[in-house]
Amino acid sequence: MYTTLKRFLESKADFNRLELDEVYAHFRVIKTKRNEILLDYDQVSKHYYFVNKGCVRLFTTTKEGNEITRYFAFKGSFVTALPSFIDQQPAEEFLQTIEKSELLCITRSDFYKLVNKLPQFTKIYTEILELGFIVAQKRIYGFQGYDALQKVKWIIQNQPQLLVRVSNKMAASYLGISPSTLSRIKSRL
Amino acid sequence: MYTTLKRFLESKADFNRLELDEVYAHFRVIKTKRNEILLDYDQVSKHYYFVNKGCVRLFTTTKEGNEITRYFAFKGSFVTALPSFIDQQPAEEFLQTIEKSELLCITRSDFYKLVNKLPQFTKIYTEILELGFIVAQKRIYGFQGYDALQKVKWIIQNQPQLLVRVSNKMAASYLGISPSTLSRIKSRL
DNA sequence: GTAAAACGTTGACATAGGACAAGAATCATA
DNA sequence: TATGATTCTTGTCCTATGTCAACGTTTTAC
Repeated sequence: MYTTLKRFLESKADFNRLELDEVYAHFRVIKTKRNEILLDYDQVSKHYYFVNKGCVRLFTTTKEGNEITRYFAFKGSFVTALPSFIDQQPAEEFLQTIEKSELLCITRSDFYKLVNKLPQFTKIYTEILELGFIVAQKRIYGFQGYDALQKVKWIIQNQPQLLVRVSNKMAASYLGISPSTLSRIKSRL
Repeated sequence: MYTTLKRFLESKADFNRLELDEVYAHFRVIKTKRNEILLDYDQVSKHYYFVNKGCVRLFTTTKEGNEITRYFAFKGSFVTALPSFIDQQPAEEFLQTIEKSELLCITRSDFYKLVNKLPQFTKIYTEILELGFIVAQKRIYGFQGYDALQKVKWIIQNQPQLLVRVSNKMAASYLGISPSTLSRIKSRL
C-alpha cells in the first residue's frame, strides 16, 4: 500500500522506521472510480493527494465552458489545487480522477503538522514547491511562442506517455489547442 | 538603504535587531544603469536580488530571436532566475535592469546560510516559493484561452502600473502578443 | 445487450492576429 | 544639440488555427 510513497519519501530525505510510520499514519487510502471529482471549483482545497495508481487531472473551465487542463498527476506524484491549499481561498479549479484510481490522502492540517514536526518533511515540502515551480514554468513558458505542431513535438519529447494515456480532448486542452487541431497534427506525424 | 527590505522582512516574520543586522550583512548594494544584464542565458544563477529602486526584467528569447518576458520585478520584490538558482543549471533566461536601478544582492550560498540558520528566513523562502508559484500560475493560466484583448484587459485590472511603466514592446512580449497588436488594442480602449 | 451519449476524425469556412513595411516619434550617443 | 538608432503606429496581406458540421467509433448506463 505504501510502497510507492515510501520510495518517494526515501528518494527525498532520510527517514527512520518510526518516522515513516508516523507519516503513513496521516494518510488514508481512497479508491475512486473513473471521472470522480475530488475538488470542485468553489471549494477550498483541504487535502493533498498522492497517486498510488491511476491518474488525477487538475483543470478549470473558461466562461464559455471550455475545459483547460493544467496538470496530470500519474503514479508517484503529489497533487492538489496548490494555490487554494496554501491560501485557503476557493480553488477556481477542479481535481478529478480520469481513471479508476487509488490515492493516499492527507488533510491540510496533518500535512502542516508533519511539515512543522519533521525536518525531512519540511525539506520535502520545499522540494515539492521548488519542483512544482520549475515544472510549471518549464511547461508553460516552454509553450510560449510555440505553434501547435511545436507544442505536440514538445510533449512527445517531454511527456511521451501523455498522448497515449489521456484522451485526445484532454491532451488538447492541456496543450491549449483544439481537439481538431491535435487530431490533424497527430495524423500527420 | 535597507528601509524597503526591512519593511519586506518584517511583513513576513518577526526579526529582532540583531537578526535584521545579520540579514543585512549578507546583502551588497548594486547600482546599475538602464539595460544592464545581470544574468546571461548560459550562466548559472548565483544571486538573489531585491529591488530597492528601478525595475528588473526576467526574459528569454526564442530560436528566431524574439524576446519573451516572464516577469517584471519592481521596487520591493525579490527576483532571480529561480529554476537555475535552485538546481544550478544554466538559466536559459536573462535578468536585465530596464531602468537605472538600485539592487540589494545576496549570493546563493549566503542565502541558503540564512535559510538554514534563521527559521524566519526559512519561512520567508517558503513564502517566496509559495507566492512565486501562485503568481506565476495566476498570471500564466489566467491567460490560457484569452484572446489579445482579454489579456490586455486582464493586465490593466491586475497590474495597472505595468503598461505605463514598461515599453510597448516589452509589455507585448509579456502578454505573448505582437507589439503591433498591443498597439492597435491600446488605441481602441 | 442495446440505446444514447460522448468522442475522434475530417472537411469547409471564417478570422484573429502575425509578418512586413513605411513614416512618425522618441531615445541614445557623441 | 544633432544624428543615427530604436520604437511606435498603422496599413496591407496571409496563414494558422478555431468553429461548425457530418459521420463513424467508442464509451457509458440502464
